[in-house]
Amino acid sequence: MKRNNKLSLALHTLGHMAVAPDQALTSEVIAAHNATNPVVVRRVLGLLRVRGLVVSGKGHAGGWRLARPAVQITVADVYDAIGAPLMTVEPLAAAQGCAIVAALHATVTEAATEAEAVLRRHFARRTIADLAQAMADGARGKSSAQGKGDLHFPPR
Amino acid sequence: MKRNNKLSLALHTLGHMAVAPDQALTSEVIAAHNATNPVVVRRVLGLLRVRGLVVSGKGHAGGWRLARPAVQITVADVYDAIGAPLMTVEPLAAAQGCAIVAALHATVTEAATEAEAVLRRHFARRTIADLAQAMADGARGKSSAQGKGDLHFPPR
DNA sequence: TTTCATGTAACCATAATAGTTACGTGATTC
DNA sequence: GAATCACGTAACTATTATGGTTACATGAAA
Repeated sequence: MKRNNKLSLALHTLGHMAVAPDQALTSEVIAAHNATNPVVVRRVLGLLRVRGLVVSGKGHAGGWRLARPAVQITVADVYDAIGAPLMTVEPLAAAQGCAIVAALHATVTEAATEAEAVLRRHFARRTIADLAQAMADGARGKSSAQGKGDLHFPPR
Repeated sequence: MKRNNKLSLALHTLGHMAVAPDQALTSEVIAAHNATNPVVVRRVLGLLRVRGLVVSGKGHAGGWRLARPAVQITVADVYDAIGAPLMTVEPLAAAQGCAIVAALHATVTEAATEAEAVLRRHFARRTIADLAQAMADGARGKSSAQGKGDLHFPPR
């Protein structure tokens, strides 16, 4: 996972968990499936754990699994847990007293705020179960799965 | 300008140009006003020039100025010229044949596409003249300008 | 012809992100 | 209860995107 996103790793993994909710997945397996490192997986899933989306267990039957039914976990939940809003404008503190900068900031903030809202609204309507469903559908039909290992959000 | 955005530099500068359209601004002056380097200014404004938003001149009376009236330049024009869309999801090429990744990608792309559209719609409604107007307004009233030198879009 | 300002290439600095190594802790199995 | 397994976390390294800097060529005006 080079220059990619925690969000895609998280959603991808939760999607797989939803397919087989009873089976715990180890960081190592997940990492291999995502061409990344177990520690990175733990870091990302750790963010989901504190939000109560997944649970982890140590020892022999250890690993990660969903904390509740996939239907009850929305993409927005995951998005929020990751905590890396795609669309926020944070003004830096140091004032400069330039009215243009203020106007500029107002305009951009307003636009970004609404765009972010639209994004979250979409995400709130999708659950992890929907992703798993797509997997089932794909397995049946011709499977238009030409996806790749990661999604890529623009460099910030 | 550390860890900031070309967009804010561009909009800020065009805003000032709109206030005094007949006066050419040199890269050096602009850079000083933005706590950055003249070369950086040229790089950014160069993007606007190829889109016909500004013109530049060499020599003694040289510098940068708007290529057309500020009312005819929207924030969206600038946003497009900068070419760093805030909201795009580009799938990496390497397929992995995982249906979940495909579903994931579809969901995120759909959401991001609409959010981006909302963003551009906002930007298309604002012109550089509006920013300059804010400056005029600010000069009169108490000027709620507490802005700062730059805006900051999230790290990508 | 001198000076000023852009145009551009090339390189350096910084910071954000991911990848790695290492080791501690608790749970399970033998 | 000893061995093993898997997470939890700290600390460090690697990579990469972005800006900053230097240097110099080009062209326009005084």
